[in-house]
Amino acid sequence: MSTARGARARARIEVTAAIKDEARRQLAKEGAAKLSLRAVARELGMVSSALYRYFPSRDDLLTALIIDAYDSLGESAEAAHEKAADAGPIRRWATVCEAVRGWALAHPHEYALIYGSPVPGYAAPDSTVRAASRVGLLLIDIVRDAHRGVGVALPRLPAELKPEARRLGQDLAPDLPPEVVTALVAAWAQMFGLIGFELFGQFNRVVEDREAFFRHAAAQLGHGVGLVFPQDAGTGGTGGSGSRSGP
Amino acid sequence: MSTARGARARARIEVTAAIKDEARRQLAKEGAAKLSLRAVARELGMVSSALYRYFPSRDDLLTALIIDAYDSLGESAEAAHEKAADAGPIRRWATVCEAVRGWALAHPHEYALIYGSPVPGYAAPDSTVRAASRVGLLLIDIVRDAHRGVGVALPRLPAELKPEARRLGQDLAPDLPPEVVTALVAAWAQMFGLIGFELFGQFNRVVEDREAFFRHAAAQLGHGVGLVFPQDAGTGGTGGSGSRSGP
DNA sequence: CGGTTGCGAGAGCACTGCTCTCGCTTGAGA
DNA sequence: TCTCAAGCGAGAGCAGTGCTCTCGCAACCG
Repeated sequence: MSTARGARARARIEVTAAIKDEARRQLAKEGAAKLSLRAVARELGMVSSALYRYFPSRDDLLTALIIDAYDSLGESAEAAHEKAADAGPIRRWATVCEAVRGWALAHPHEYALIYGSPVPGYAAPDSTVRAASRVGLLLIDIVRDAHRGVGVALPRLPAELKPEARRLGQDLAPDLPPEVVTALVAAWAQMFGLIGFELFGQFNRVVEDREAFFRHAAAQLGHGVGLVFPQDAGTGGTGGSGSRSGP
Repeated sequence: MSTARGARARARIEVTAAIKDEARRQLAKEGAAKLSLRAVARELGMVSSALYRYFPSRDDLLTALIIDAYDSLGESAEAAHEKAADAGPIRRWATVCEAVRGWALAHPHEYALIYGSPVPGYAAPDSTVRAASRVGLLLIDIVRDAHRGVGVALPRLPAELKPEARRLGQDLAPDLPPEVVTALVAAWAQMFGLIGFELFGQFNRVVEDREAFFRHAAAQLGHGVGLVFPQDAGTGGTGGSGSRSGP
């Protein structure tokens, strides 16, 4: 149980939290590579060996921070989504995307921890899987609602992808057509590509107005999963009404 | 000059290369975080302090590896592109995307070095900028050809993005319409999102047939920048001819 | 040929993750 | 209520790290 049965158990919870808090502070200040167990212990007024009573290794501390980061991100996204609960799918889609980006900009090192290159030879333990999927599940819900409502229109899948798409559909959203789920997974990964490029400096000297750029790109991603603007509802198009330039 | 004026200069070049080679080997085996100057020196039969004659710090060694990695990736992409030089834009687009993915899978730690989270508080020096842009320039060329040939069709830009799109266009490809350049930059980032998710384990237990999935997603990215399949040429659509599901 | 410069070796500093042992304190069972 | 195992913090210590400094030797330039 998580309710402390005694002062000792309560203290353990508090110290564990204090360690994670201090670690998070150092993470935010210097990044994961410079996170030092000894420095955390020092700051907390304990000796480094005592810290090993709470986390068996540095990697375990990092794993705990990773799970917390996934949860924090998921909570941000869900909170933003709830605020826009009454809006249409496109608006909700954009809201969630922008919430994810906002969280990433506010917690760059934590974002790098979960969506950047994994630390040393780090293999995500199963315990992180559930926390990691919260944003994805949110996006699925939005698209599911759109599917139930105005409907979605997507290009046909190539034959070679059909088995995979069927499997994907069964695993993630059996009630959605395979091409929708496939497009959704792609859009999910692509959104983090946009955020990562912005956060990790790939957009330096390239994109200036990153907020506007992301808003537009996120909306396009929404189109890619079949979400349509209200005025487009029922036309079945995903675009193509814009400029057309010949040779 | 890069031509050695004496035995000393030649030796310096050779030792520098040997250090980078050994560092790359350790990078491939253990990842950037466990790359140790002392271990590199040990393996080369020198003492660690001698290594500082060639690289003033560990970060400088990493920077050299980063530049080399960008160059290696760019070369792979360009080589693949040349092999498909006679094909149409979509085929060439797909070829380049798959070459980038192939290089990433073959050199995961080097990929993580350049497109994963940047090391410590690492800020890419200007020297990396040129090497980093090779893949992007390749993609611009492909889209430029498509633009000169069969033409591209893209959705109109929202007003808020027009200044940024104009700026982007002037910087990257003044001969392309702003909406094309904007879509291209987005597709560029999104492609690396797909690759990163596959490489860093985000697709574990989600996507099984990653090759087919990536092929499809990359083709969709091509559509997103206005590339059309031969049979679609001239119709002006970017999709939307597939399934349509109502409530 | 002499002096400057580049280079390798070694010692050393401050730091890291981690282990082990030693006592003190706590809390649960007899 | 008393006892004794378990939990915990402190300290020392090990192997390893990035990096600095000094010292000689060798190579190169004028």
